[in-house]
Amino acid sequence: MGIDVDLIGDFQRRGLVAQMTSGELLVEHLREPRTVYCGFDPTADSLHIGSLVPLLALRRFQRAGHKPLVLVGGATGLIGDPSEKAEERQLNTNDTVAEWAARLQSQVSAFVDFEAGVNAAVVLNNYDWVGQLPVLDFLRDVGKHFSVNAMIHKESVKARIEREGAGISFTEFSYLLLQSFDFAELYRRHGCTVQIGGSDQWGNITGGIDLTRRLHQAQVFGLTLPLITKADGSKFGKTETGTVWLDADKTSPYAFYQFWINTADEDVYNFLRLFTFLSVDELDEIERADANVQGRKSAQPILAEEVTRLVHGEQGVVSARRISNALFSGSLEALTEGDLGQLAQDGMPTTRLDASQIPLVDALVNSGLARTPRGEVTVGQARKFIKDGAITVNAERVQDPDVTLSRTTARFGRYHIVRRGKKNFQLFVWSD
RNA sequence: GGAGGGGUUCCCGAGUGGCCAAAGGGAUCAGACUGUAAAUCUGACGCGAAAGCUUCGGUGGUUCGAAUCCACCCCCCUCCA
Repeated sequence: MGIDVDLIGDFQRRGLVAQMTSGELLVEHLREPRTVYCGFDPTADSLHIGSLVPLLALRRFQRAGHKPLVLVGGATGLIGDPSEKAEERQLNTNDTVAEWAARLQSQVSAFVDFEAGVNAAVVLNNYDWVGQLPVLDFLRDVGKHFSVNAMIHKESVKARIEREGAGISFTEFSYLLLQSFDFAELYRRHGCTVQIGGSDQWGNITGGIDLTRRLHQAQVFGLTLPLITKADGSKFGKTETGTVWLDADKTSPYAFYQFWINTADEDVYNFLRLFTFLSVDELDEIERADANVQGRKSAQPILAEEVTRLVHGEQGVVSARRISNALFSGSLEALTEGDLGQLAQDGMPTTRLDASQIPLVDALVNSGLARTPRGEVTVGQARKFIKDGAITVNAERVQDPDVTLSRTTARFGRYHIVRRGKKNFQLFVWSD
C-alpha cells in the first residue's frame, strides 16, 4: 500500500490543523509509513461527537498508509485531565472507569481498520503499562524530567491556579506526566512517532515529545486538530435534548442524523470538510452547485448521511432516513401499518400505552414532549402547547386541551404520531 | 487589618417601602414566513386549570405592607496597609 504524501496538505485544506510541531519535518517524516496515536479518556460510558474529529483523523492517517493506535485512557481516566475542566473533577471509582474504558475500546474500534495488514489498527489501554508502575520508579524515571517551574506555566494549569476559588490538586497536576509517559512508552513499544489530539491537548502532546527525546533520544511529532466552532457562536454538539453521543443507545441513529441535517448553511460546508472523507474537490463541487439552489441545499443531507454511516453504518442511515422521510415529507397518512411498525423498530422515540385511553395532556407529560423552555416537564406546559397550536396528533392539529387519546382514534388501532412544534415527534403504541 | 462597591428570576442587568412575579436585553420554547434553514414578525418564559402559592445571598426584625428599611452572618470585587 502506498503512502499518500499529501496527507498534511489535505488536512490543511480541510482546516484540520490547529497546530503542529516542526511542519516541514513532519511532512517529510510522513513520507514513510509511520505509527500515529490518539488517546481517549473514559470520562463517560460513551464518546460524543466531540471525539469524532480525532477519531476520523486517525482513520485519515490509516487511509494514507500509516498505522493508527487508538489509546483508551484506563489509567489517565482515573486521574482526570485538567485541560478539559475549569474545576477540579470528582474522581470516578476504579470499577466505573474500567467499565467505561471497556466500552470505549469497542466503540473506537468501529472507526479504524484492523484488517489492513501492516498498518492494521491496534487498540490499547494505558492502564496496561501505568497500572502496575511502581511510584518510586515513576518519580525517578519520569518525574525527574519535568520542571514544575515550566508546568505551572502551561495553559491548563495556569488557568486553574489563577482562577479564584478553584485550584488544582497534585493528582490532576500530574496528569501531564502520565500522558507524556504514554507517548514515550508507545514510541518504545510500537515505534509510534506521531500523536494527534484536540487543540486543548497541545501541552500534553509537547510534553510527550520532550519526554521521548529525553528518555529515548528520539524525535517524535505532534499535531492538534481545531476546536469545532459554529458560525453563530453557540457550542457545537449540543441539542435541546443534550449531548449527541456516539452510542446508539444514548443517541439513536435517527436523532444523530437529525442533528446533522439541522446544520446551519454557514457551517455545513465546513463540517463536510471536517467530518467526511469526501474529497475537497467533491466538496467544492457540492458548494458550487448549492450556491445556485434557492430552496433546500443538498449539503445537509449529504453530511447527515456520511456521518451517520461512519458512526452507525449503512443500517443506521437506512433507518434514520426512513423515519425522517416519513415524518418530514408531510404524508403521515400514507404510512401503512407495516411502516409504522418499522418506525418503532428503527428507533423513533416511542411511548407504550397500556390503558384503553389517556388524556392527551398526560400523554404529552409521560412522553416528555411537554418540556418547558427551562427543561421541566409539566402539565401546564402541555396545556400551553395545545392552546398554542403546537401539537399535532396523526397529522391533525389539536387545540382542545381536553382531548383524549384512545385505541379507537389510533391508526390501525395501535398508533398515534404526536408532533410538538416543528420537529419533535413521538410515536405512541397501544399494547395488545 | 482599614476604606469603599456588590450579591435580583437560566445569563446579563434595571429596580431603593405598596401600582413588583419584578423594566430591558440575551438564551430558550411556540406560532407565522421558509428549506426540518437564516433573517424577520408575534406570543410564552417561577409553580398552578384557577383561587392561590413560592422567589430577589442567609437568618431574624421594623411595618398594615419589604427585593427595597434595620441587625447580624456568608460570599465576591476594587483600593489602601
